[in-house]
Amino acid sequence: MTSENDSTADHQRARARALMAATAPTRREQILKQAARLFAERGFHGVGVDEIGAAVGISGPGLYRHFAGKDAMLAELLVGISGRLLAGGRERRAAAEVAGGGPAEVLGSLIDGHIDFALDDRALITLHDRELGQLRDSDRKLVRSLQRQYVELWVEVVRKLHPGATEDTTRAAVHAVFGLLNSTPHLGRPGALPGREATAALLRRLAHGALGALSG
Amino acid sequence: MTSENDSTADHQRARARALMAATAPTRREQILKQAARLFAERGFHGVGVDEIGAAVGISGPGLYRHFAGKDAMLAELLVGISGRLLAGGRERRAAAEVAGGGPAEVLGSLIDGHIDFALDDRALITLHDRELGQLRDSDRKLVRSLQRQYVELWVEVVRKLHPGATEDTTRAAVHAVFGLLNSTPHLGRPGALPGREATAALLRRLAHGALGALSG
DNA sequence: CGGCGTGGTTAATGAGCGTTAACAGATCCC
DNA sequence: GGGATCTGTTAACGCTCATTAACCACGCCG
Repeated sequence: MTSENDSTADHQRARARALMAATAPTRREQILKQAARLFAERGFHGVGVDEIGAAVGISGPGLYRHFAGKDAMLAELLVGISGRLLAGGRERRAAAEVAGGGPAEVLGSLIDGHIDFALDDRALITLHDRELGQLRDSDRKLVRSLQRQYVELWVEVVRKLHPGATEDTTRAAVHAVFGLLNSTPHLGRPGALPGREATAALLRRLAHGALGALSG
Repeated sequence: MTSENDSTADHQRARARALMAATAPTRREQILKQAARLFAERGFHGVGVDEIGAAVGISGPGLYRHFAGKDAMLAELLVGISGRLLAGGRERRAAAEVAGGGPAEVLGSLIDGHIDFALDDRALITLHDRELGQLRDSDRKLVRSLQRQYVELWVEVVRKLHPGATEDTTRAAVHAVFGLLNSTPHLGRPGALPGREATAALLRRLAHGALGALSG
């Protein structure tokens, strides 16, 4: 709660390791992963620190050697998601543009990227807008800012394709499409779905269909 | 937690009053309304009973004259939403059918009904899939059952319109459209939106566009 | 060898909070 | 008038749970 974060050392180590061949994950990474899963399953307040500890084989207060507190774990998770979403979106836009793509291609790439994220990180998607309120003011502001930039990235692209729609209307439509794409956590646990690729294809079509109706 | 519910008497009274001209709301209704708002704002665990009491002008434990406990309030809210959604959906299907409408008309009416609900009861929409996990097993099962029936209602109709799609695919698409329609809580508080009717029209078009892409 | 940073442990602390107890003012009705 | 019923109140209880204290083992490095 008080100090900045005791995470810097571990961060550097983890980053260094990421450059080499795949290694066993850091304690810190294990904790974050398990915390994300548990928070998504039963809510931030619904899971105790002892449980998180048990999930990684240490018990209770041992977590405080890695995080300043329970809040810090949630904060790092949410900031991480929002940041990766935004960074991924920017990369995809840039890549599509240097490849000579127009707004349609950029939008297609944004949709694909968001779908990948939604399918690979269901737990984080769930947390994303479920537990935002539990963050400290400063963290919440940061996350909100990252989210807003991500939304605006989409809005800019969609507006080029549908200049007829108001900016507010476009923004509402983008939010609605996020809601559509983020619906994956509501689909029965393992796979009432045909398979990952089929689900991705379905979501892709639905999203394009929805946005296509903007100026229809 | 122990007794069935001390709600029956109040329920009957409230139902009787509902048949007359509009009267001031029951204490019970006031409490439910405020609890819904607070739970949606800060989460079930994030709000204390004293707060709920204060929101209706009584303080803390006074609530226990109207509800068996905090859990009971949430349970009644969630069961109520799911039930009203399902009942509304069935009514609309029946009405559209007796009016001679085909699947397209029924679906249109289902969409309109869901949009009304999403715009009128944002708080309940939020609670709907945020706090399901906090319910007692029996209540959770009941809510899940009502939700499932509502989903199946949609699935049946959509399948008639798009017989080419798998049942699982259709179900996933329906969930996705719910995600789209339920996105209203994410749109800035008062009205970054043009207005209620414009928002409804937008959501209607997006939903039809998404589902239209199912067999496109 | 010897100290020190790292990553654990268990026990204690302390706050928050749902719930219950005990009590009291209306209102209604016989 | 006087119990019964409703609807409140404040005070106390008890439990959960995040956090901190105090202590310890190991690995590294000079």
